Amino acid sequence: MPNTSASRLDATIPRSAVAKSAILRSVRPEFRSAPLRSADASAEAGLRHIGSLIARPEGRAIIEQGDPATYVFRVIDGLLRAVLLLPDGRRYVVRFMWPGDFFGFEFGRRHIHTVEAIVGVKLMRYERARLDELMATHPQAGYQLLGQVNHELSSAQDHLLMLGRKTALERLTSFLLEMATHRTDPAQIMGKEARLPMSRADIADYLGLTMETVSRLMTRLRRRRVIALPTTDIVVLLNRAALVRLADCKVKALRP
Amino acid sequence: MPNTSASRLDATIPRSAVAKSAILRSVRPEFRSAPLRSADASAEAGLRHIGSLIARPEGRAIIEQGDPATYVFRVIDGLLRAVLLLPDGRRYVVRFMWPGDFFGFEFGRRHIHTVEAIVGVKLMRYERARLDELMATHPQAGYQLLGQVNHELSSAQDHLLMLGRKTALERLTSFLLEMATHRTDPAQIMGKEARLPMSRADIADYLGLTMETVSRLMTRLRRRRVIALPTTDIVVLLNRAALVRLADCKVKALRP
DNA sequence: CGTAAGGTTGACATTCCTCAATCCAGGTGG
DNA sequence: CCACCTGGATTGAGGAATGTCAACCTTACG
Repeated sequence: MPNTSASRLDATIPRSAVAKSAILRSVRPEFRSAPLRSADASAEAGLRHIGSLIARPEGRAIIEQGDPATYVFRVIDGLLRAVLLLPDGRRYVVRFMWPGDFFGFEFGRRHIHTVEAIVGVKLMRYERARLDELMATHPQAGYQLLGQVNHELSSAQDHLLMLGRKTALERLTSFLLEMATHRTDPAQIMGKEARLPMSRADIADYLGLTMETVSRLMTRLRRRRVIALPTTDIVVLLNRAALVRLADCKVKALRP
Repeated sequence: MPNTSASRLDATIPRSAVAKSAILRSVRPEFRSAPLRSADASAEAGLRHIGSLIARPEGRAIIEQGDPATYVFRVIDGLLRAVLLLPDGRRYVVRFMWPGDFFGFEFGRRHIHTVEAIVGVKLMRYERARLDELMATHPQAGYQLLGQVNHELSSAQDHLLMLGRKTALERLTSFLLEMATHRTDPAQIMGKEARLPMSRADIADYLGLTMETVSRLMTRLRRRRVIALPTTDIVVLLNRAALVRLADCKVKALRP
């Protein structure tokens, strides 16, 4: 789903910093804000100086809820999840972080999510204090960040609509189409298949469903030849039109 | 819906620009970012010059989805809702805007929500272009705005957790406690009662429920003497402790 | 009074969740 | 190489929470 309006040069990291749901965009394409251009050259250079590259293995927590917000991170490689927990253990996955995404920027002094590596990751880590300095010296950088946060906000609001008003099937199909926008195998034509490196539980917690419901719906889609599942973590979109139709709110389709 | 109880506020806008849910805060109090200070004096003065005061009657749309994002607004008096619509008519209320709240700031060129006045409102309207100028000349202003947007983001993410993982009763009790943090009658001790100037349908669309469910739960809470409902739009919190307990995820309490 | 609009209540349907059994792929040790 | 184990994923049966549809009530207002 190419952003015709926005395929502007996106400097170092190929993936848009803020991954947008193709589906949510398709609901009202003309209303989406343009993806961020990366910060201007000098700010970008500045960033490079104040950051350091770190690697973390699968399963490791990068940030814990309540940690002092000392660092801001940018994903170079891998995949992470941001998690909120309720006292009784219910879990909600706020977002997944893909290469190019920033995370850990908190206006307050403490992190509000736990962030865990879903696979082994490489990250750039920036000191928050230095970032503030950078913003003071390069006002552009602050503006870029504002755009980033604003985009994340509208993304979260789309997700609110989804959780508040969409059925399980609509949520899952939206999710699959969103995942298909991420680069998978470079040899593959993007959008033809989706990689799901996260567990079914992660998907469920992201969509406000249970693992079992996700699993059942996957099976249903498979039986109807809308998708194929060569492995549990690869989804081939056999019938994209059907997926789009289902995601775009035709509620009653595709009965068991 | 009677306009009579609509908050009558003084010009200085005492309410925090970003109203936070007491409950959501109570889930993890130490993680919340501090409420925003209002912009520094010069930026504030700058704001005053580039804005104009407007009034709109109950029911009027201030912004329509897809409108060019020419203006940014700040609520002086009254109450509004930001709405997202699905093609088939399902509706979701993203947020309510109370006195002091900003809205309509879009990083993109078009508004992504429809915003409607729930009661008659007074607004300050700022030209987006002028606001950008202001941010250039007063970098502080940009920083303030960043904080504002960031706060809205974490608010939206809390709401995601709620829609994704909380029961209907938990959502409603959270909502009531949130509403009780808003100034109502100045003579009243704040927090003892909540005004609900919005309709049951608005509440339902905000909480991802149906009108009927909201209504039934209200009745249940009333029967259990947790709240009283002298009128449909005034909720007296008879037993705040119980409300907090219910909101904080004791799922099985208070059966019909 | 009478009407209209929002709110409440009830009966019933449906979706999704819960709990539990089973499957399957990948790793491990014999 | 194969049996075994393990953890995630799938499937099934049954139930609870919430939605749907429709009737009824309440209030505001002409």
